[in-house]
Amino acid sequence: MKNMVENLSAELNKKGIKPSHQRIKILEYLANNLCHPTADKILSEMKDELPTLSKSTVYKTLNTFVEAKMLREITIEDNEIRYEYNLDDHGHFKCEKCGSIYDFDVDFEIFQPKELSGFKINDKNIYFKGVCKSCLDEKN
Amino acid sequence: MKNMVENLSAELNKKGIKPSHQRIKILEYLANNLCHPTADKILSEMKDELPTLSKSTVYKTLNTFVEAKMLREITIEDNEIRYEYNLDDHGHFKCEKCGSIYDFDVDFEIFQPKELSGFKINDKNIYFKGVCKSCLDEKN
DNA sequence: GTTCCTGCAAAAGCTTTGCAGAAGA
DNA sequence: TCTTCTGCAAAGCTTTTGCAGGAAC
Repeated sequence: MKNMVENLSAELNKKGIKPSHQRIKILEYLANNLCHPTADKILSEMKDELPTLSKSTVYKTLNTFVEAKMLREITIEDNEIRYEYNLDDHGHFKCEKCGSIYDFDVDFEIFQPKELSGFKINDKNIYFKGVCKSCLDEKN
Repeated sequence: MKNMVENLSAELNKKGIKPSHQRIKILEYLANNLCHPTADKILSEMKDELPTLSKSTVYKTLNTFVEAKMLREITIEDNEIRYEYNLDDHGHFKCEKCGSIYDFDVDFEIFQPKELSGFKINDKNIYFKGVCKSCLDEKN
């Protein structure tokens, strides 16, 4: 765990971001859990470790990381931004019942839409919505 | 144009939605323009024709249409919902420079992610971000 | 006459901003 | 000491809600 913190610290330094206690803890949380939390979720998850952590620090920290391309913003619903540490190409599935987010592999290379020839593409996103297997099973 | 209104009126009746003046005008606007406006954009576009139209009516109307599956909600940015009349499968490209939305064809059938086997998929979305051709050309 | 719609104003929810004090180098 | 970060409170935005008046059948 010590190594983890040092790695994250080094990663932050490399990007020119001061590795404060809060920043390391938030990044550590995202790197360890590989989940897709909202800012609010992160805040409540860290209350035990960082009791004085504030919502504005969480938002500022997340925005800093996104700008530095260390995190990815996920927009599925308009009323919540989710964040994830996994920068590899992949899609997301959101269960409309339980709210869980699932990752799935996507080969974005197959998309070369003729309508977008000559466009500069910076970011590709794909998300599905529906009901996940465990919610479907539960219903029976 | 008379026919258009009658068609839309009939379409609304079929869905059990009372074809009020405002509803017809808003649906007509979306059907004629095949664009991807926000609620605010719709409001300002219609100010000439419907000077007393209110923001809450626009939102309620759009939500009614989405529930009736006559419109599709597009979530690309977390701080704005866009709406479109085109229900066929397709992807969206948003230009980070000028804000324009472009459609492109997508064959969603090719997506059968193994991670989602046993899931019920209700909705598939794909969007790219970048800089469109006309903004790129302009820069030169 | 009844029902449902519209539009104003207020509320709600998430995110951003301003600023004073604190922490760190 | 100087810079930068944190956290509180307030502000900003989009969207939703409550409700009284109004339109339509």
